[in-house]
Amino acid sequence: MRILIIEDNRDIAANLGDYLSDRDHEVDYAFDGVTGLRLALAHEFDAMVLDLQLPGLDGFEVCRRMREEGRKETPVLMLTARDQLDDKLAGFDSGADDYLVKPFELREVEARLEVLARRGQRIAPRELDVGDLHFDLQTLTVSRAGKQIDLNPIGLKLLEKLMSASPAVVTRRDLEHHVWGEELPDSDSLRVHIHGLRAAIDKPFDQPMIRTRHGIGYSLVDPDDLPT
Amino acid sequence: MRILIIEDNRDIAANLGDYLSDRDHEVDYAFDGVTGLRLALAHEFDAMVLDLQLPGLDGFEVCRRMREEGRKETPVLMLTARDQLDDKLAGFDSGADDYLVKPFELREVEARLEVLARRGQRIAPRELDVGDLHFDLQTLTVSRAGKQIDLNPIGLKLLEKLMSASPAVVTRRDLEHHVWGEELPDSDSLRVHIHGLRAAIDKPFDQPMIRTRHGIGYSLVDPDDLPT
DNA sequence: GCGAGGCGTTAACGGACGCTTAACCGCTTG
DNA sequence: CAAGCGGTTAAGCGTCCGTTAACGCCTCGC
Repeated sequence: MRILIIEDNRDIAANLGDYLSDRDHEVDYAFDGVTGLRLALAHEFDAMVLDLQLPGLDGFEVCRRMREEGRKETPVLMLTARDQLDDKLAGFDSGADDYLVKPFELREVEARLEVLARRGQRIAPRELDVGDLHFDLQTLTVSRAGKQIDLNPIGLKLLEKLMSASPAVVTRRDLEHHVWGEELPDSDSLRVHIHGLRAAIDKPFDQPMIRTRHGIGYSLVDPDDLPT
Repeated sequence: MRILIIEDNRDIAANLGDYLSDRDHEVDYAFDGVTGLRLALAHEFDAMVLDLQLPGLDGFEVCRRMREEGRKETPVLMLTARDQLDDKLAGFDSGADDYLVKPFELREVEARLEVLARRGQRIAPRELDVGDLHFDLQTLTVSRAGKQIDLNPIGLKLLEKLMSASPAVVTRRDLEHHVWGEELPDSDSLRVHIHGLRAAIDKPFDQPMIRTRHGIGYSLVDPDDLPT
């Protein structure tokens, strides 16, 4: 599942986010209301966790405006220390789908998120496109110029990161973290996997898309941009 | 809204029911699990309130059987004195949509029921089709290219998950969770059952539909798509 | 009650695949 | 030009997967 956490307390956000990441969910963060609202509107999530006490824009407002702006499907789980009935009613009134009082159990949060997402029925086919390169995240299928490409799990993860960041540069550390998490391999495997990725994506075609930024990392660019 | 209350404590049932009636909802009652299950299957409700401690059939069982019998869209709010995490997880696992611990506030129950009913519009498909493969969820009948296929209970569950997700990839964990719930078997039975499923669905035919994604999971695809 | 058969689980094994590591060489950079 | 960085390749290893078979449980009919 793809989950957005809007929570200004970074410890709580990290704690919850780490747990959900371990459980194979994809987690995005926002630490204030304005950023959270922007992310919620810009992307499709399977579910959101929303704190009430936020700097700038409080949780009620974030939820209400999000619904007003048309994002009516994404399930919202409000997670807050405020346990008064009026707060709960206000939460549901602003468009929340569930309301959980801190302190909370990580497993309960996950269970509720899964139930919400189950109802959410988001079929939005998530896919990434850069130039003639196409990545379907549902079927984990990659193709370039209509030609199908087979990739390993690690190749898929690398490509996902590079494409979603494109055309920005991604540091080696970010790439490694996205693939292996906290526990990196002893030796520098990344080079080998980038090589494999290039062999699949660039070698069979005329123009390479993966560029090396010496001493920094890699970037994936559409060769038709920046014709220079 | 039309609401079913399954609760053996008549005081609580009456209290909650009266409140909801005053708020212009139509309320039906059951005071034991068997009656509750029968009512839930016989009629369409906008939402249900379900106690866990019931004579005859407990709340988990009522919910689980109701889902098994095809009533997958009616939202269920579990309302119980049991506040342990394991009870909550068991509740969600049996198919509940919300879980509230007694003592409860009447207004919160109503708010949650309204939210659930708002989301309740999910269309539960009565049959699944992928390519020439057909799965009738009512009769639990499977056929491919008009030819009938016999499957075990586990085979049916695997196929249901794969077909409803098709053409997306389903991770091993999701498949296992869909078949066995929280308590997975000690050893990796999934491989054996996938093998059995292939023997029934793929082997007698020309084109295989079940694909292995090494290190990830499985996917079921229509071979006539992506002819590549 | 008893046996037969269907079903699910577990174990074992061979094979395929993917990941890591090391070594070597070319290239960029200061 | 030297040092570090990155590209390339191949070998070794572990893990994942497919397949088969044996075992125990449960149900059902006799």
